[in-house]
This record gives sequence, structure tokens and C-alpha cells, in this order.
Amino acid sequence: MPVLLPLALPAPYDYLVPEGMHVEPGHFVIVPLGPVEYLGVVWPRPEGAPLPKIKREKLREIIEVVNDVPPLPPVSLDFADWVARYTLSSPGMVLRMMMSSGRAFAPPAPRYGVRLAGTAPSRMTLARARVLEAANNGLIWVKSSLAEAAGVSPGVIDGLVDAGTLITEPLPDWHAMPLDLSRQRAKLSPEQAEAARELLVNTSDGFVVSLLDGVTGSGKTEVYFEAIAAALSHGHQALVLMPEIALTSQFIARCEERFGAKPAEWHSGVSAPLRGRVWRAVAENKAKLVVGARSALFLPFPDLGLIVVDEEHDQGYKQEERVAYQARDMAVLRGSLGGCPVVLSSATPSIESLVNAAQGRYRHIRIAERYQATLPDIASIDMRASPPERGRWLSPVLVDAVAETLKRGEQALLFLNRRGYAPVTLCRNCGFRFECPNCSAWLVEHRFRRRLECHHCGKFVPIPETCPNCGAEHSLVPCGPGIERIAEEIAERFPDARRVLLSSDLTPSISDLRETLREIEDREVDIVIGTQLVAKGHHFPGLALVGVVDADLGLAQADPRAAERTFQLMHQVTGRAGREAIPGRGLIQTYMPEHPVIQALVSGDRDAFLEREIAARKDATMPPFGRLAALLVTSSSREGAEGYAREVARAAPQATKIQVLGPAEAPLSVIRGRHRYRLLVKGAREADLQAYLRLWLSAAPKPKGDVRLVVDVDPYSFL
DNA sequence: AATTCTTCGTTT
DNA sequence: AACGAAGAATTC
Repeated sequence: MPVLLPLALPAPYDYLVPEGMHVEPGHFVIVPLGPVEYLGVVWPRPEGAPLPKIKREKLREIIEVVNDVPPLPPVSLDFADWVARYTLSSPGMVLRMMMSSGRAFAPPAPRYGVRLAGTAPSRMTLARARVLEAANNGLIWVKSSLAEAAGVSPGVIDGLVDAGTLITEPLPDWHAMPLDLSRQRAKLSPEQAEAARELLVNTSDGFVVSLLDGVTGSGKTEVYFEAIAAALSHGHQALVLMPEIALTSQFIARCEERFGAKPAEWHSGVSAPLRGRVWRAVAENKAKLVVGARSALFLPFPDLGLIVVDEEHDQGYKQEERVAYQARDMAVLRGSLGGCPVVLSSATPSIESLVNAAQGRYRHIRIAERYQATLPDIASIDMRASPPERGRWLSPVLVDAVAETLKRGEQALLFLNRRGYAPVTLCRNCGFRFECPNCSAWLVEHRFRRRLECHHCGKFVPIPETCPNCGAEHSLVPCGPGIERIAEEIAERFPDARRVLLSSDLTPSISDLRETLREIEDREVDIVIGTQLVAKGHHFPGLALVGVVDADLGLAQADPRAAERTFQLMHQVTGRAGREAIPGRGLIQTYMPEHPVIQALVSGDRDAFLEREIAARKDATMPPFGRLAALLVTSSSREGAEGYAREVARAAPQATKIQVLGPAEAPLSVIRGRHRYRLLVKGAREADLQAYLRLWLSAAPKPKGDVRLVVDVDPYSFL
């Protein structure tokens, strides 16, 4: 029997099944490998596949079947093979992603909760009465959640346990979510109702991809909730993928409102024991609704009836390290293998998805109207015509708009997609610039943490007093703005406003971030200053003005998706303004107001911009009209990386519809002390890129020494 | 991933 | 000759 191990091996290994043992594909088994034992999964042998070519006497026996873990469903095995073939990674590494919950394979630690026993405590207090009332439903409660529900401290619960009023009982492994599908759904506008009707048709019969394309604030979530409700009511499981899991608290609250129960969460912030329980609950078909980051796609759903990819355009869906995959695309693959409908939702769909919709592969559902609100009025600020004062970064036009907004008692948001205080620090005396010793990048000043940081390797040094090059004192000057510097300028200009700075490096825990977001929602803040974080799908009801500090930042990159990305980001962040009763306004600071991206944002003519962008992609046969793969060669020595990259390039086979570009030194030529060279493979849409790459890599010499080669199919980063 | 095998250079 | 470290090869 083939057994796949969660290791970087090229294929499953064969094992003998001992007399009396019964195994099926998907079963977890313990097998010997060399001198050690591993947990692996019995794998199906593809039809017509050659029997093992190794000598029969070399085969060893399976040690045992792990029966207390539910087996991987057949669709998961199929999915793992497909993902491995598509990404050119080893199937074992994909299996590792599927098994990444570790704890699921240890017998689950018994957990205890408390239940009301009936006997009243001899001493009754107000707090105890509240607990009794909350626990009156006869259910078993987790201690901490009972304390929270009753609004008392955990000590009160322990006191009642000692008094015998509450008794300790084992908790079930998973609270089968008491889904309430009979709930009154939110009132849908006629346009939403029509979109929901269309979506329900699309998602009622097996694999179909729907692109739910609705302007920010059009209520896409309510629309796809209808499809989720339908899948759940048929008894299927449903999965919602989100790009930024830190920002899902609002979504979870809405799920609770709509379905009467919290969905299972799956992301890096979930504790290891809970991940184990979620994994098992998914495999046992007990967890019916899962919300998660891209890795949730690899959970062992036995009966998945719907996949929703929210904010499908988001770059966060692309995993770069280890197995390089695009979760949005793999979601479509998972849907097709499982015969399950897929919904891609966005206010600014990716060019890839729009082209797929236009060519009929996806069904396009558009919602043009905002629900109970109008779209924000967007204008650009020509920084050449109304420049900021020296050493400042906000144009007088934007400052006035913020002042006006505050006067009306409304909220303003300033967006700059650059962490830290200043991107470069230099010496006024000798011109020295602080550079990372391990990377070809400047050190970014983080004034809040009083240090210079490298954003690529994490190295940091305290901000020195004197120039390390010429020794001059007080000669170091920060150059250019980061988000902390904008916060400083805002603090100087609006000292009385309540301000909050949101940046991924300043908000350590997910719960802190959620708390801050709640404060903003509850209007405890007047001005929000933030990076990327604030652009992503969070709804602030009091927000009237969004100011983009530097719209040109993303346009400078030599990246085929730079324009698309900038448009999406600007559109998303300005779309935060003006919901519900407040009309919104977006102001975009730029030195090139005539740029098509800025023009498209200001005029609101998305379609004209997209048409141009699509035509440009088509001309250059860039994705989705052509296919790309990137090869990255790294080594601690420049010569080693360059030399091997050239050898690999020389081994490239001839093919009519595929060309190889490079090698070229990567734009970020050194990261973490490793020199980087890139090769780009460009193929026609119909070309079998994976077959070509496999042929090529088998013909290429093996990397020697510390040289590494990684393949990235459908790359999104060109650095 | 973990272990063993191979190679090469150094030490006694 | 013996030892040890580093890198390559193997595991079914």
C-alpha cells in the first residue's frame, strides 16, 4: 500500500499491510522510515500506475492504523495530489499543510465545564444570582464563558462549584453548532435580493464559480450569507476564506446574528489545542461553518458544499514560502474536485477573475448600488499645485478637509502604506545612509520603538546619536514619511482630536487590534492613521473622510500588477468612507493626477480603467492571457547564485510557446545575507507550464553547496 | 525530517 | 591510521 509521509519526498512510499490489518486510502498510519517511525496517510495508487519498482524484500510493514483520528476524505487526497502537481512541490509537503494541526493526532485532552446542579448555595449574592440565571438553560458551560455571560469574575464560578451549586462535567469534544437557519434574514434591497437569487441558482448544483462583484458597502456579505444558509440547510459544510484574519471579528459577529452560532475559526492566532479540536470537528463533519485564512482550504472537509473567497483580489491569498500557492485559485480547484460551488467576492475583483467571468468560465453577478448609502466623492490633490509645507507631508487641502470633518463631529482616516517613521535615515554631514548589513535595503526608522529596522530580515539597531561613518553629532536626518511621521504631523495639527495609529508592527495581539477597531466603531476616536490594515474590509460607521497620503507609492514598482493593485488598494481604502447616514469623501494626494489609475479612481469609471488594463495584459500576454512561473536562485555568495542560475538557464529546453527570461539579479538582490537571482518563465495560456518546468528541472544540474532553487508558479511578487 | 554514508582535511 | 566535520544520499 502506498503511504504518503509529511516530508519533502517525491512520492508516496510502499508498505506491506500485515495479516489481519485493514487499511483504506485516507487512513492515518504509523510506518517505519529508516530507523524512525512516522505518521503518514495511506494513499490511493493511481489507476494503471506501475507497481513499486523497488525490491519486494525491501518493503516494510505498516506498524499500526491510527483509529482515533478520522481518515482524510478522498477529495482531500485528490486535492493534495493536484496542488502538489500544480505548484511543483512534493505531495508530502502538501500533506504536511493538511496535517498542520499537530494536536489533532494526539488523543484530545478531556475538558471540563460546569452545569447547574439545582441545590441553591447557602449564601446568595448578587453575582451568584446572575450566574444562576445565566446557567439556567441546563447546558454545560465553559467556566470562562459562563463568567463572561453572567458578567462576573471567574472566582464567583469557582465559589459556586465549591458550594455544590455548579457541578463539574466533561465537555463534549465539539459543541455541535446549534445552527439556526430559520432566522429572519436581513432585509435585502431589491438589487441585493436579485443578486442573492442569482447566486442561489449558481450554487444549487455542484461546481460553478460565481464572481460576486459589488461596490464597497453594497452588502455582498448578506448576499452570500444566503448561499451559505442554503448549503448548511442541505446539511453540507461551508467555508469562508478571508485574507486578513485579524479583521474578522465583525464577520463572526454577523455570522452569529444570522445563524445563531459562531463559526469555527481557523488561522495562526488560534491556540494549538483549539486547532486540534477544530481539525477533528471538520473531519468528523461536526463543524459546519468555518471561517479562516488561506490555510483553512486544506482542512479535511468530508462534505464541503460551498466555498466563499471574500476580498478575492487580495494579495494575502498568495502564499510565497514553502508550497507557493494562490488560495483563491486553489479554492476553485478544490471546488471542482469536490463538486462544490465557489463564490469569489470583491468590490475590486482581480483582472484574472474578471477575464474568467468575461470569457464565461465564471458567472458574473454585479451589485452597482450601495445599500442605504451613496458612494464617496473622490478627488485627487495635485501635490505640485498645493504642496505641503517644508518637512510636512499633508497638503493644505487635505488638512482643511480633516479640520472640517472634525468640526462636524465626524471621523477621518489617513492612509499611508508604509510602516515606521521614515524609510531612510541619512547623515547631513557625510551623506551616509543606514543600510541593512544582511539585505540590500535601507533601515527604516521606527521612532515609537526607538530603533532602525530592516523590513526584510527583522534586524534592528538602536538609533545612534552620532553618525557611524563620520562621527558627526546631531547630523542624522530621517528622510521621507512613514505612518508614524504622519501621526506626528496630525498630533501637531490637531492636538485635541482623539487619535489612533494602526500599523501591524504596533498592534501586537489580535485581541488588542479588535479592541481598537471596536473603539473606532463606537466613535471613541476622531482620526485614524493607518497602513494596509485599515484598508481591509472593516466597516467604520462614523467615517466621513479618507485621505490617501501617497497614492504614487505602489505605482513605481516594476510589477505587471502595479496599476491594478494600486487601484484596488485606493478604491478599498476610500470606500471605507461614508456608510449609512454620512456622505463620504476621499482625497488622494498624488504628483501625477493624470495617471490612468488616479483618473479611474476620481471619475469612478472602473470599467474603462479595467478595459485598458485588460488590453495591456493581453498585448503583453501577461496573466491571465499568458502564464508565468518564477525561479529564484539564492546563495550566500553572489557568484554561487549567479553561476547556478546561468547553469539552470542553459539547461532550459526549447519549446514553442514558452520562453525563459533571465537570469537577472533580483530587485532585492540580497535578503538575510543570501544573494538572489531570478528567472522568469513566460508561456502561452494553453502551454503546459508545469510539464515544461518538470522536464527542465530534471535536466538541470542539482544545486550544490548552499545554493537553493525555489519555483513559484503564478508569481505575484517580482522582488 | 532524521539518520547514515561519503568525502575530505586534519591530527597524532 | 585515526578522527571529525561537512555535505550528500537514503529512507518503501
